[in-house]
Formats: sequence, C-alpha cells, structure tokens
Amino acid sequence: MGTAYGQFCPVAKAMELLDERWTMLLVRELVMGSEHFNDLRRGLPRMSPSLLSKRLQQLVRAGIVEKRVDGTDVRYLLTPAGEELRPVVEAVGAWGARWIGEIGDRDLDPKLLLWDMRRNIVEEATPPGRTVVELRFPELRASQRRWWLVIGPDEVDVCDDDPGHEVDLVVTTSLRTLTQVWMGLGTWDQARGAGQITVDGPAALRRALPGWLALSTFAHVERGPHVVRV
Amino acid sequence: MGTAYGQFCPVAKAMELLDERWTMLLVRELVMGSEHFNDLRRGLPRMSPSLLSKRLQQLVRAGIVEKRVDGTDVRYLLTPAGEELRPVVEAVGAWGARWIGEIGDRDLDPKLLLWDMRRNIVEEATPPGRTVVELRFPELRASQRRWWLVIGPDEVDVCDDDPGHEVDLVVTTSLRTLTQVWMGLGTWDQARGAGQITVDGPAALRRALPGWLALSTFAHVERGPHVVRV
DNA sequence: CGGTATCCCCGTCGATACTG
DNA sequence: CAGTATCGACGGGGATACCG
Repeated sequence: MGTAYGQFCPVAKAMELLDERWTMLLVRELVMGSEHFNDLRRGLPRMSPSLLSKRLQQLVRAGIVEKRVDGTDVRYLLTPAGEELRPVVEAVGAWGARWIGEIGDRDLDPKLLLWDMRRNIVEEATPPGRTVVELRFPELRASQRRWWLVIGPDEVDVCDDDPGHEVDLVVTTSLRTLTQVWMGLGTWDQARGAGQITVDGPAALRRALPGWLALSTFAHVERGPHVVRV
Repeated sequence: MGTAYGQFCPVAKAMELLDERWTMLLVRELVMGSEHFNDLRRGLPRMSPSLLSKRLQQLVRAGIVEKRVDGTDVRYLLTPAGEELRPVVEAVGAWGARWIGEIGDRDLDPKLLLWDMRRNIVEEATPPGRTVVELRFPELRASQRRWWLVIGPDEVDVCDDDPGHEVDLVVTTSLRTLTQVWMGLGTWDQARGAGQITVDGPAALRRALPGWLALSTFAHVERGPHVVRV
C-alpha cells in the first residue's frame, strides 16, 4: 500500500489500506453489491482498468476482498472483514451528504447517475412486464441527451441509445435537478411542482414512478449547513 | 486537494478531502484534542512540518478547521463540520482495532505511545501531589530505553531524559507488551501475571496505576479474527 | 467479458535547513 | 513556539493499447 505511517494506532493502520486514491470508492461499489470487474468499472468510470485491477489485488492480498473464479465467471466479494467496512463507508457518505456544499458541474454524470439509479430500483414495486422510461436532459450535448431505463421482469438495463422498445414514460429535466432529487436535496414532487421535471405517460405509471425509483442511500441524511468546500 | 473524482456521490466528495496521506490522522489528532502545531507534530512525528502546515491550510480552506490566533497563541480547532468527523475516525479506528493483524516492529514507537498515554491519563484518579513513573524498555537502544511520566497536580509531562525528580514507580516491560496492553490486547494484570510487566514501588501506588492509566480509545473494541494484512 | 502491459509525466511527499 | 523555504526523487496514477 502507500508508505506506512509508522504508528500502531488502529486509525493509522486502517488508513494505510484505505487512504489511497480510489480505494474507498471501490469499497463503496463492493458494499453496494457490484461483483464483476466491468460492473465495478461502470461505477468508477474515471478509474483506469489497470488501476482498478491493482486495487482489487491489493484488497485481495489484504484480506478484504475474495476473488472467486468459477469457470469463466469471476466475482469479487467482500470477506467478513470487508463487509464490516460498510459502517465506514456509511459514516463517510453521511458526513459528505450532510456537510459538502453544492456539487460542481464536473461532478454531474448522467451515465453514473443512471447506473446508480439502476442499482436501487425496487423491483417488487415496478409494473409487471416491461417498462421503458426515457430520460431527457435537453441541456446536454446530443450524445448525452437521451437515456433509457428498460425495466424488464427480471433485470434493469441502462441504455444510451434507443433500445427500440416502445417508451412508456418520458421524463424531461436537467441533469442537475435529477441528481439533486436523487441525492435527497428537494423531492420529486417539489421539482415537478416547480416545473423542473415533467413526466409524460399514463397517469398510473407516472404515479407509481417515485415508488420504484428509490433514491440514493444517502438521500435521507439530515442535512447540515453545507459549509464544506471541496 | 487531490484530483477530483468527477462523482456527485457524497462518499467521493468526502474522500476528495480525506483520502490524501496524513489527512485522516491529522483529523484524529484534532478530534483527540490537540490544538497547537507542535502538539499535532508530536502525534504525527513522521510528518514533515511543511506538510502538516499544508494540510492544516487545506482543512481550514475546506471549512473543517478554524485557525484561531490570539496574540502569540495559535490554535487549530475543529469547526462543527470537523467535529462531526469524529464518527468517521471512530468507525475507521474500530474497524482497524477489530481486523488488523499483529502490528510490526516498525509501528512501535515509545515516544508516540507515551504521548498517547499522556493524553488519556485520568487526572482525577491520579494521586495528590506529584507522581513520577519511570518506564523501562530493556530491549531498546539506550536513547529509547528509559522514559518518565511526571504526573503533576495540573499537568502531565513526558520526558525522555531524567527529570531529576524522585521516582515513585518503575515499570519494566517490553515496548511491544506495553503497546499491546494499551491497545487492549491482553490486560495489565494478565501481562503482570505472565511476568511481562513488573511494577516496583509502594503497593498503594502500584494498585492505583491501572486506574488512572486509561487505555486507548479503541482498547475496548470487540475483536475479530485479525485477519487483515497491512 | 476480464483483464495486462507499458509508458511517461507530474505532483506529492520526504528531508533538511532556516526564520520570526 | 509556530511555522516557511527549497529541492529532488520517486512512484502513483492517467492514458492508451492490447490480449485471452
């Protein structure tokens, strides 16, 4: 790992493992349930594959992650020690949600947002059969303007080009608005009331939408004054 | 801070502030109550003063630390946002105490151990007047072999050379044993029973010692299998 | 899908010295 | 006590290409 701190303190020893760039975010992805290399990549799009590979090896060596190979299927699973990092990730995320000020445009990413949303969709609350939701961010450049969530009976897909299915719901908003709603800063209904989100489609589907589109893990953290600059 | 992650996730935004080397340990020192530059240095002896200065400035800019200058007196205090990092430090330390395997010889440091002990001494439980405890680590080289804790009526001093006062108690042990007791791996009495610690001096003082020499903040964490290698 | 290999730059950090 | 100044190396990590 990084150079040792030369301290016996448990905080120091733990941070020798955790303070390298990307490591905590990788642990976050594992805690959130991603197991495959390319799924981890989707949650960490700015991390190079070689660095992801290196970090995974470090965590395996440390005893935090188990690499389970089953034929062609490779999974990275948290060991019990790794699973117990969940409270650490939660404490960090709760602090961030509570104190970090407004996020910059550089931190908005439609692909990442959709991927996060995908992970939290409440399958039991989705309509039977297949539901296709199109998301439109008119302010973005063409290649990032339209996205599709294909909520099948058994799985959810995120597409950045038209999957060809008939669209059931069209959500039009700004990327910032949807990100903020997802993070729990203002509610879906507030944003709709303010005209910042419009939803087109059958009334039943529109009403049901907030029921299965669960928000971020940290959406319900009680907020502080958001004074921290980062 | 370090390069941005380009993610809106609160974990990512928080780690942009916290994942640089030394930062979490500096926050630990502040959470533990150190306020002066040179006190912070004592808790972070391998950190260069310029880097400490830089990190403090970063934390001040971020809104986590307040630099309060009062004449010649300079103090670094946690803001409310910084104070709320305490649960993060505790989660990290608890995880480390529970899972990190045996610490290496490189992580043992008598000066740091005594400084940590000094901070946790229960002043109300110390004997009235001045008590001088000499600690002996026979296995260390001469310059690190003898230490003195001078527990005055109002303050506690750590000395690495003879303060000249009459010594009330002499504790002889190995640095590793004392560090492990301090961290909660085995008790004072167990170590004494095993002949790994001897205490010489008046019986009343010997009996009282464990009462005012409080252990590490993380000594009472329930331990796991200590399988993590770092 | 699941990674490795390579290359090179730039920034961090460590070391040391020095000052008000 | 409370820091700044300087400087060099080293290696982390970003980018890119490529393989099984």
